[in-house]
Amino acid sequence: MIINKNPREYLQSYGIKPSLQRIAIVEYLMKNRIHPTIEDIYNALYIQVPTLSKTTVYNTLKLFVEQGAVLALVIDDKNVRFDIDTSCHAHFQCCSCHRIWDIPVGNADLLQVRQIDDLLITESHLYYKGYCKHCNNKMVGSSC
Amino acid sequence: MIINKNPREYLQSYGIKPSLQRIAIVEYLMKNRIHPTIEDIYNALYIQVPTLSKTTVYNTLKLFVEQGAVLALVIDDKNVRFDIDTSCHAHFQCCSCHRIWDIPVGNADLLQVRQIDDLLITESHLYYKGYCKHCNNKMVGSSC
DNA sequence: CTTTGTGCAAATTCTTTGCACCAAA
DNA sequence: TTTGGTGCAAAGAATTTGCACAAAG
Repeated sequence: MIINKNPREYLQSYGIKPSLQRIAIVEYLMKNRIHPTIEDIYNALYIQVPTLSKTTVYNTLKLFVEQGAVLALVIDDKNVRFDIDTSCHAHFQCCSCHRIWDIPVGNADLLQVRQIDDLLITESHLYYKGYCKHCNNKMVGSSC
Repeated sequence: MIINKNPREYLQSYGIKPSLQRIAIVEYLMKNRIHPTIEDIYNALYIQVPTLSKTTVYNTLKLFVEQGAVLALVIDDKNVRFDIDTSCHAHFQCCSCHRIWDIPVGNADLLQVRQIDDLLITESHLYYKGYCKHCNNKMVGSSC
């Protein structure tokens, strides 16, 4: 389970040198499975790593995504979200509170990496939008 | 077939008043099935509608999406794309040239609007990333 | 008239870039 | 030393906002 892995080892298994900042970011992603934005990560960490800069958070997440250690979720048009769980699953985003949940995928036919016509597929993404229980009850109107 | 519909009637069927600008934009979306960005639409139309402003293109697309006349595709982190075909289908984006294709969806189980646990789903999106034939041959390196 | 739509300019937000400094091999 | 990592400030790009004017009923 990713959650139990050692941040340093996790980085090294993806060929990423474990600096202080990188370890802090991976650790944060492992412990906070909320699909955070760059902003979320920065805000959470600059207290314990006071010199941390947003540029470093950007650089680091870009590196992680390139190396396959983290998944970039492009779901809403405001912010990219990040997920350290790279296994096959879908996502749900609430249009009202904008939180994202993991959704297990039973029949994963549609998500297989494969060839369609002339297209070489390297990534598949399935996501849902709607209203979570909390927001659906209060029904704060908001278009997706 | 959407493509053959009259732009004015199409707008009215979604309760949208057909101004000159709105008609021009719908017409463009019907005739150019390339999943254009705001920029694409603006660049294509300001020649024939010289007073057109980008703000109007933003306003108009926002209205269309709210009224369900157009689909907003959030696939890459750079630009939102728009699709006048709101029927059930998936999308493929080439990581190199960034063009988007429609992909027919056979088994659409995963895309049904339904209830998962406490979540009320109102939209489903399935998209693939990879390389199109043209870019795969030239293999211009580029991470998604 | 009154309401709705349009468009300019400015502001805001998110992300990237250039460059200097720091740290590890 | 040399290379790679970090962080500040500035730049860039996409989108939104405020407000005045125009158009339609």
